[in-house]
Amino acid sequence: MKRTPDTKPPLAAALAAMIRKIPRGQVSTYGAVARAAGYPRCARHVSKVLNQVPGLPWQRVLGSGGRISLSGEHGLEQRFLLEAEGVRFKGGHVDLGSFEYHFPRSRRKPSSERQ
DNA sequence: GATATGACGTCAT
DNA sequence: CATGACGCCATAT
Repeated sequence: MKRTPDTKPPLAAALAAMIRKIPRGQVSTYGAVARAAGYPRCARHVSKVLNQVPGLPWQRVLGSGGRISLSGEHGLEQRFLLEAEGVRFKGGHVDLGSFEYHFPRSRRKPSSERQ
């Protein structure tokens, strides 16, 4: 057969899937999401996905250190939404140590050969 | 194929 | 802590 016209590369789907897993009241970061999805160097693409795919908990994705990357009204909106779901800000950023969501570890191989 | 872009990350100053 | 430079990498033109 000709070839699958990959209209939707796994990248966007994988990132979106990870973003959807972030529970209410918790947050993650662009880099962490990218890594969890299996694309450690694609932090920038996370933002693209947040813009493309509607319905994602976009407000739960922050920059490194728990800082909001959006600027202006958008940034305020993000902070507002997060605080509304229980995420507290401290010194202009979120304390990741307390609110970061840790994605479950991918299992390379079932119990046989761990390493 | 080349260039520009982006809600990034890290390091140096 | 603020700023600047550079690296990264899929998309869009």
